[in-house]
Amino acid sequence: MTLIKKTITFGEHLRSLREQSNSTLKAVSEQIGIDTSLLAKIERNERQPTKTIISSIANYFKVDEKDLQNNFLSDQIAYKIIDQEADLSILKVAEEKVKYLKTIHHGK
Amino acid sequence: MTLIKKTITFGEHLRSLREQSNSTLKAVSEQIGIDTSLLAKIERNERQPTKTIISSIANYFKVDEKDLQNNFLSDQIAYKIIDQEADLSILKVAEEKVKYLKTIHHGK
DNA sequence: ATAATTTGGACTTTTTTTGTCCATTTATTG
DNA sequence: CAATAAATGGACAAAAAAAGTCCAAATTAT
Repeated sequence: MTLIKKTITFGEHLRSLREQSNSTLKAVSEQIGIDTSLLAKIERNERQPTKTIISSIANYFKVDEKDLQNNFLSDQIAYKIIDQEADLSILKVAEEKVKYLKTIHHGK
Repeated sequence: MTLIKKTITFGEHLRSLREQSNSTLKAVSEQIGIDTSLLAKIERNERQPTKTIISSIANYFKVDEKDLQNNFLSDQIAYKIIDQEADLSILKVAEEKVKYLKTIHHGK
């Protein structure tokens, strides 16, 4: 039985991946081609990774890229709700809008 | 029985408010203190209103400000999901994250 | 047909965010 | 413990993104 650490935010997840692979920030950031400090900040959710950074990370750790992109996206949504102090019910509304926009989508 | 127009996106809602009040873009934008063209773009969802613009709008049309802010927020979320081509299931994930972040929230 | 209203695009300005550098702190290990 | 490695944090510069303006063209209403 392996020890599974609960990793909720994108940064936490990323750090967990790195720790599981026993790599240092320096090692990973060099491979990925970004500054060590930047990677550290991403792990602490102080900077948002670009799409290409997420892609490189997925590559490096051999995890599914789309999953990682989605993980990050849900982070962004969560943070937005929190700092707007909005009710969770707006997620339902957002869902309706997505459906609506997907059907209409073209002109009025 | 009053005619209710379905107004899904923030811009559509805004336009509907304005039409119901029989005001022109010029009239409203002047009151609110922004360029006519900018207001037009906001109604067409080509520009994102700032918090203060939303506030002014709510004021002008005498609608609940928080509601309007939330309406806009759900728009943003919807658009994000659409352009990332993400599955709606990530909304559930986002919800979990909000809950998680709200409980933890302070340090590790 | 004229006037009023709205749209659209090109452009500038402002704001936001990323990313870097480097000094300090914290953890590791020989 | 001392020395080395790793991680953090802040200040700043660079880049990217978004807002907002101006004005001409198109559309709609009178």
